[in-house]
Amino acid sequence: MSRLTLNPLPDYDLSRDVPSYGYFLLAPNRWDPETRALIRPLQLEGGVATLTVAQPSGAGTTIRIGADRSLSRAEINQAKRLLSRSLRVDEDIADFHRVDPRWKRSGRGRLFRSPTLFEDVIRTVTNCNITWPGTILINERLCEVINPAFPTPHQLARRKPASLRARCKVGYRDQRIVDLAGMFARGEVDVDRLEDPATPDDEVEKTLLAWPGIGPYAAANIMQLLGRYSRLALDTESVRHAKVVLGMNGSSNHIMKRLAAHYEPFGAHKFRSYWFELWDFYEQKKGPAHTWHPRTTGRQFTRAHLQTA
DNA sequence: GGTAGACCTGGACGC
DNA sequence: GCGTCCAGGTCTACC
Repeated sequence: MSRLTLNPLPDYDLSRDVPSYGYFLLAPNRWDPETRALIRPLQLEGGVATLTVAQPSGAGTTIRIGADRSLSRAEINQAKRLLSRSLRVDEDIADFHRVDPRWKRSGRGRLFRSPTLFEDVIRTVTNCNITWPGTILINERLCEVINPAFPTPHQLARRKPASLRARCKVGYRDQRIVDLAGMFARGEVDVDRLEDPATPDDEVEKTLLAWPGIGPYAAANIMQLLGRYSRLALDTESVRHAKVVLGMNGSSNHIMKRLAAHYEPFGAHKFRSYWFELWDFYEQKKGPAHTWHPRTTGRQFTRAHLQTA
């Protein structure tokens, strides 16, 4: 058993900043509403280790992490690096609150993501043209069948598409997932360039749109996961939000254009302004996100549930 | 440049 | 319990 710590920015609140984006409900992440801890298996140099991440003394205090086995010094550093990315413990959100002060009081501004860009990309593909329970199932199967800590690029690149489809229920996304994994495994993706804030958003977007299975929605979503909030990841859920919360009407295409105009004033932060409106609606319907159980509330984000809740 | 249809699966619904 | 329909984003072919 190893223990490690992370020292986040003073306004960091694990109970608020982890349950902030749907991926916290996807395997192999497991959020425990009772203890308000994130349980997460990680692929480290020496193998898989399951880490329990909590902030026992409350917001702004040290994040304490327990591992289910002894970790080497190198593995401790690796785990800290991966978890820091996932939790966004170093992300300063003051500029977002200046642009959109509505979220200053709650402190919302950070969006939970994955330990690696690769995991975020594959998750995004499993979130396209599918209902939320389907996304949950695919991610569960990927972890059950291939790697309990989420498949690595090499592991997915080696899979036969038909096997991936049959065993992990990915459907027609099989070839796209294998192709994307191959790009990462062969080192064809310049992750540092994509994550470098100096790289222009237009350049990143152009790169992502050239990848298999990545269209406008997926590219915008991957961009927000990269910390680039200048694009809106608009889908059918956005149209529902526009109608129910913003009172817009008309065809989907018309509403999409109106949404783009509506969030334009938030500029480089527009995705967060949109997303926290949406998240606020979910919390009004289902209670605070930190209370959501992965197997009950966490599965209820379907059109039918949101319309009747 | 815009649009229609195929892709695959699980959930909802009707019987 | 079974069959049918629908939701969901990307890609390709076609106009």
